[in-house]
Amino acid sequence: MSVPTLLNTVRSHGMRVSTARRSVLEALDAAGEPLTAEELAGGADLASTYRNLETLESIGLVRHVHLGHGPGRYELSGRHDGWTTCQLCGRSTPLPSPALQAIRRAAREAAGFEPDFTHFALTGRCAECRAT
Amino acid sequence: MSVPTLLNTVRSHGMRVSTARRSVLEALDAAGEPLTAEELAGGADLASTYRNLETLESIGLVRHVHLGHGPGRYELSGRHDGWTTCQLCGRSTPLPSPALQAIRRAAREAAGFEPDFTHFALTGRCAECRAT
DNA sequence: TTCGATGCAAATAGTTTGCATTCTA
DNA sequence: TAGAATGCAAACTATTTGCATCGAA
Repeated sequence: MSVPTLLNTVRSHGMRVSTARRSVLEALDAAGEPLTAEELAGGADLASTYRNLETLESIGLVRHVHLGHGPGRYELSGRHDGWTTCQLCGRSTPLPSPALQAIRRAAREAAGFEPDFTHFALTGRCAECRAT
Repeated sequence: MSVPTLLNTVRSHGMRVSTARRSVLEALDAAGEPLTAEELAGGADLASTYRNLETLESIGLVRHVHLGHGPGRYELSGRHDGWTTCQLCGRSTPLPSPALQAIRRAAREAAGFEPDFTHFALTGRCAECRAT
């Protein structure tokens, strides 16, 4: 979803396109990873930024992720299917779709549980850290 | 591990068995689920309770879990192999060992990742909520 | 009687809320 | 120009830290 399209969605919900709102969406669009409210504020007031993120989340454009300890992070919805965070090296990486399917399937079949790694990351030890 | 054994471990690390310390361990021993620092304080000072939980964690007797949003929760180490939290009904339940093995295996084989659901719960939709 | 543990107060991080002012549509 | 969005200040939740006092060994 391009920024202009995102802005149209904002308008279609009766919300206004303010400078702060636009800049949050542009920053999220440009980012390759989820960013904190502070990183997204970019000069704007933090409280307003949180309010903007909340309303953008309420209309489904944005979602927040918890990658581990520390502040919540925000990304455009649909950008990623899930996240993993290594508790040894601290790195967070998107979960490749095939891996996600396999884990989902196992959780569904073994526990009747449908995992969602878009909101809380899958925590553990990554391949590199397991090897060393 | 019984409470007297836990207290011996405390002593063996050169730490003292204070009333507050004993009562935290007794509360954790009696609990069937992870409790918050506030719930564990039981009249004692919150700051001291956090300090106690931290030192008990540092000698491996206690661990803290994040089941979802909200305060961290504490339990005796080794009590559970992992947790799931349903984002619809909010309930948290221990992950049965066989299910854990299956999910672990899938994550290892599909992503080379070794999950740990003792620190951050596996989040998603539980069997009951998926059905309705 | 010593040094670890406690309580109290204050600081900190992350996030939310109230309210007067500003700006988009 | 109406009402949504903003900035600023203050409140709030979860947790940590400093320091004088207390208590377990």
